[in-house]
Amino acid sequence: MAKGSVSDGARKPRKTYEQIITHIREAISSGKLHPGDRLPPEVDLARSLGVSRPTVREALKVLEALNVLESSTGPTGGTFVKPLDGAGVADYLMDSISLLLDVQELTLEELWTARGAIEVPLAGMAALKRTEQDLAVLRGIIESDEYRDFHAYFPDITFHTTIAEASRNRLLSLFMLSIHTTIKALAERYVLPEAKQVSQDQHRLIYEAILDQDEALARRHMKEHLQMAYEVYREAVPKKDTDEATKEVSGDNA
Amino acid sequence: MAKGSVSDGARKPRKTYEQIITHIREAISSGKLHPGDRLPPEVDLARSLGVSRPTVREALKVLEALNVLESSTGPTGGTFVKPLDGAGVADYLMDSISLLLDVQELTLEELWTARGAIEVPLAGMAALKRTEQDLAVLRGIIESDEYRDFHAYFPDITFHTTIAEASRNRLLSLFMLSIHTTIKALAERYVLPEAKQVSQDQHRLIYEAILDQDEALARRHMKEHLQMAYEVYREAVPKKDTDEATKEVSGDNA
DNA sequence: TCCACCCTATTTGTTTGACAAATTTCTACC
DNA sequence: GGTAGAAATTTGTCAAACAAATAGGGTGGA
Repeated sequence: MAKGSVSDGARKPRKTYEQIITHIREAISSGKLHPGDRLPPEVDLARSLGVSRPTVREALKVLEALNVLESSTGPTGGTFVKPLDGAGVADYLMDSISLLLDVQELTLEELWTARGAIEVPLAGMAALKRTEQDLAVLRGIIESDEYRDFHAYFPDITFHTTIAEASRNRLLSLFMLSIHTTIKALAERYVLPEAKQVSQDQHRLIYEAILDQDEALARRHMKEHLQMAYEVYREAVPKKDTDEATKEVSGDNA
Repeated sequence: MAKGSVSDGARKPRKTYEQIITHIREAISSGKLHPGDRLPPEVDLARSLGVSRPTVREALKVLEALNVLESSTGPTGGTFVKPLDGAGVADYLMDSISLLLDVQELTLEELWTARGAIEVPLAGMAALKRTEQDLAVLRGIIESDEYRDFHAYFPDITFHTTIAEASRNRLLSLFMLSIHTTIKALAERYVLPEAKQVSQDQHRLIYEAILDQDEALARRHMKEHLQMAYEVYREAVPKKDTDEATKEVSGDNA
């Protein structure tokens, strides 16, 4: 029958498009599909799986949203397996965290506490594992004059990201990045506080601790840096009332 | 009028189904849609948005995959806004972490280091914030005799989850849960080591520290507990060869 | 009265076939 | 040889229907 290659095995996902999703995921996990590989055109895929194109598309769109696939039009286009580098995961996490904040399933305090729990050890690990190249990058950031020009967030986020990379822990880096990006989005939504110079000084302290491979000192300075930053942000971001959802938003819902 | 309500505003998402996705997301973020709310049937949605049903469905399937919506068939069925409690995020994270491990974009060592970085502070916070009820639950777990009966993982995961909840930080709890679930899946895939009794003893030590509200001690015992567990797992889980992907999987891919 | 069964209504799930839009490649013309 | 336009390829969107699942109501029987 050649078709119906999806319907073998697992019975858990009853719906066709879910079967296709797991089919493709397994193909990637098991190495049958590698990052960068191009999938057959939707029409061919549908035919070879014995299903219709809309059904295939539902599966593809889901995997696209999950940052597993990527598609574009044209002869050179098609659907490709995305390199799985965790950046997509961080994006998703960032979206989710923002949403949780919006819906009050998360408080600013929890967010900042989590940031501290992750970034303080990260700084310590970076102090132990940093390479000469990491140091060079950090030095470049600290000595950059962008601290004044821009939102004061470009150097900050790259500084912290570089430390995360220097720690050589990609999972904590991912967590850190998603939290940091969320905070950055918040900072942009409300006014961004002027803490540039202070931030720059503190960055220098952290850098020097990492330079000296002084784990404890790196942790302490990072901790102080974050506490200071939290103070600033807590005042800038307005407290959400328990229900301010009653604001007019040109509602058409009926 | 009734149609085209999607096409206003932002130009970033050019594709129709993406516009619908952000449309619904914004409706949730802004409070126009609450968890538990039921969306109109797909046909009505399509008509009121001025698009076709397959397009609407692509958007809905994506939001379903993102754990934002949920749908079922039948008269009482339909598409509903999911209560946004972070459990879905943890699920997604768990999947992603597993995938990253499979593709060697993450090592076991990184995973366990991250676990330590998160759970050690978590234990400390729990020691400070625990309530009488938290203590009661923990006590129940420790004194349970399931440590011998089952996989030895049921009590473990509930114990750690309870501590996470006692810390009152939902973001770190979410991270912790996703890591823990990933490790549990690994443990089930390979044989699960027999470390039950030791685990139970260590749990008791952690519990007592939390009981006494001794933050430092709680952290230390958690740290030791995790280090011990890591030793066991590192030996149980085989190191992945750089390519063992060449195993036959009844491949039909042409 | 009560219960089991079927029948119907509602909603998502899936199929078919077509056309539109985007994008690259090929080709003809200058 | 270069450039503009036509053709080919692939995803994006549309339309109308049928299939499957599920809940509720109605009917018949005990």
